[in-house]
Amino acid sequence: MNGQVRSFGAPLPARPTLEEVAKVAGVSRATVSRVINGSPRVSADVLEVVGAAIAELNYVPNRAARSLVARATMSIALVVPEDAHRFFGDPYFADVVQGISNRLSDSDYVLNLQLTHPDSPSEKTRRYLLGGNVDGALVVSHHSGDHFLASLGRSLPVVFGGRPLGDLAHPGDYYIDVDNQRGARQGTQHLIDVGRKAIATITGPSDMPASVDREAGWRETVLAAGLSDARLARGDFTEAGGIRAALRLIDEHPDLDAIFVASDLMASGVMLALAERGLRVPTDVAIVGFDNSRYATRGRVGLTTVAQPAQEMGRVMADTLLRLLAGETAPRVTMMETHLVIRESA
Amino acid sequence: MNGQVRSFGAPLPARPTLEEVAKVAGVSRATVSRVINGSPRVSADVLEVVGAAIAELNYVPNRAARSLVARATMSIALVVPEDAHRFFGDPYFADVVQGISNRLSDSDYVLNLQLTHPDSPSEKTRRYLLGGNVDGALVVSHHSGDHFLASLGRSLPVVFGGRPLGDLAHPGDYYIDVDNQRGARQGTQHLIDVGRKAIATITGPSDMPASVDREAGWRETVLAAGLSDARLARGDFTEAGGIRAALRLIDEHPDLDAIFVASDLMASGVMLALAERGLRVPTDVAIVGFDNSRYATRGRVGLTTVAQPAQEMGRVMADTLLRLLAGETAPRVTMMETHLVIRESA
DNA sequence: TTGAAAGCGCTAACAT
DNA sequence: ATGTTAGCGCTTTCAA
Repeated sequence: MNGQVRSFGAPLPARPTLEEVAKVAGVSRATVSRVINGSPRVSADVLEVVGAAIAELNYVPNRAARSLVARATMSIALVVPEDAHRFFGDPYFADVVQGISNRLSDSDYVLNLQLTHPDSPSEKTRRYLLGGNVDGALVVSHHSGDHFLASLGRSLPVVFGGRPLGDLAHPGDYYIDVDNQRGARQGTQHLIDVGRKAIATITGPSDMPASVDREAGWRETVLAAGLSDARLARGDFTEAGGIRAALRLIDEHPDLDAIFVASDLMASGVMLALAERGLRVPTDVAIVGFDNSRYATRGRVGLTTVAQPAQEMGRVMADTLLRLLAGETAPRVTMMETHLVIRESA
Repeated sequence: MNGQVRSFGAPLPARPTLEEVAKVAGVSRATVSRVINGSPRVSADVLEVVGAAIAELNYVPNRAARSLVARATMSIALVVPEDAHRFFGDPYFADVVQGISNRLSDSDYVLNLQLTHPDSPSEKTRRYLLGGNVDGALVVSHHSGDHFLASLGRSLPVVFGGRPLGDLAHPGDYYIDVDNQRGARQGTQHLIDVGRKAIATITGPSDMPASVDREAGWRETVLAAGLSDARLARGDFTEAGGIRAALRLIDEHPDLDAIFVASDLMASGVMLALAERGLRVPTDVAIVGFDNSRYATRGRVGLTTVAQPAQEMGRVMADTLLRLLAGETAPRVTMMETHLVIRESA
């Protein structure tokens, strides 16, 4: 230790082993093991003595040794097949991850973060996931077009956040989702209810189920009301994409009086674009977003939006996987409720 | 497998062990181990035979067994003592984490995500970090006021993103940072150079070194130019906080003609607030931000900002920790360069 | 250059 | 209720 470097080669106090605890407590290793694992087959006094020894030595079981015999790693992969900015930039994911993390902190599992390329996870990630390094995986992304991930469920318990894309999905996939189509209907219907007639939509990429479903919900609703479904632009679930899509929409359909936008983040961009063109919200154009994220309350005018319980979805994802890992039953599909949150934009 | 649940109790093809590889290759386990670990003490033909066997069986070493004997977990904690929204909402962190992840994907280490409460990590996190479950830790946060984390470096190799707060810091801490004070001088000086006289600042919480240093850099520069350092408001590194601080500033100092804002995210809020009050950027008020994140190019007018190499900082954090874990020397402090990126706002 | 054997720290039969 | 024993899959002396 010379002021410039510090050696960790020989960690200060070597961690005590179960054997040492046994010695101090004057019992066998098996007994200590039983105490640690909460076996009912231990007498009260032994439990006390062992407990004292554990506390005294500050004993913590060795995960590796435990994993080796238990044939379980006690860790779960959080797979993020998404560009880091896209992922971090969307509050929806923040909530999902928070929910996952919360649920997991009550368990013995830890979360391994695997940031991967959207279209093809690295060789290292594949080997990692398939090499028995995790007991299960959680896949969070809007984007589920990858074959590897789609088939991952065949080798490992996997729970997806959002329905995996149809034709790639393994029929046995577990996923948590909201009824995006129904949510879109709620949002679009509200625009109709407040008297709008020329209702456009800005949707997401066509390879994402959430996009497709929200678009379908919008279309269904406008058509059912005898309105046109011609006013559509495709965004990419980013704010900048929302701006571009809105500008395109305004240019092509100057008559529009409302836009149902497939995410709050994009809606935030739409607001910017409308301001740019001197259009007022909601007077000239009414807006409904999707997510009820912090972007909904960011701007001057609050965003009316279709709320989805993102954090709860994360919690349920983790919970579902934990059930599976415990050998319990879990529903393949868990649909959560959306509801409309009305603010000033529509 | 009844359509509703699926059993993973008995994973399909049991993973091959080193022993089986040895059998197939007709050598001893020790030899296979040598091949796997790239020992030079293996003949060319044995190497080939073993390689073939490994490929044939699709063998992947068992991490737990390896960890057990190597007394290393081969995993690193990514500790995030920050509210999830704060963390995910700031592109700075996205870059840092991306950099960390990139560096780690070239290594054998995996990243364990530990989302913890800003002021006091949970008991579980503490036990986890101190219980020998990771070989080292990376702490990313603007906020380093916690004693536990500050002292973590005593028990474990730890690398901080950003200088830990002075009085709490262990003198042996490793950290990666930029010279925030110098960056703030660059930004503020630019405002002076373009002719501004009434230069305000919006800084961050006073318990964050980055805030304190950026504020000091601003003050130093305005005072050196014979200008006033009276125009100051404190934000919280969020966009909403930027809005509030800007409104306060405008009300108290209606004469201001420039603001140096301690982060792009807050600067984005400032832009919103100025628009609200009908003030034009840069005509009425010039703005300089800090980070050069995507928020700098989000609005109508591009933000002039002090760039810091966030992704590179993450990469270096990981690299430093990896060095330490390899028993190599690493600099305790790595300072990276900031530079001014001039756009339209100033 | 290769193999035999010991053991990392823990759990799980099997005895008692 | 508790102890004894046998490994989990790997690396690593030590011999050959």
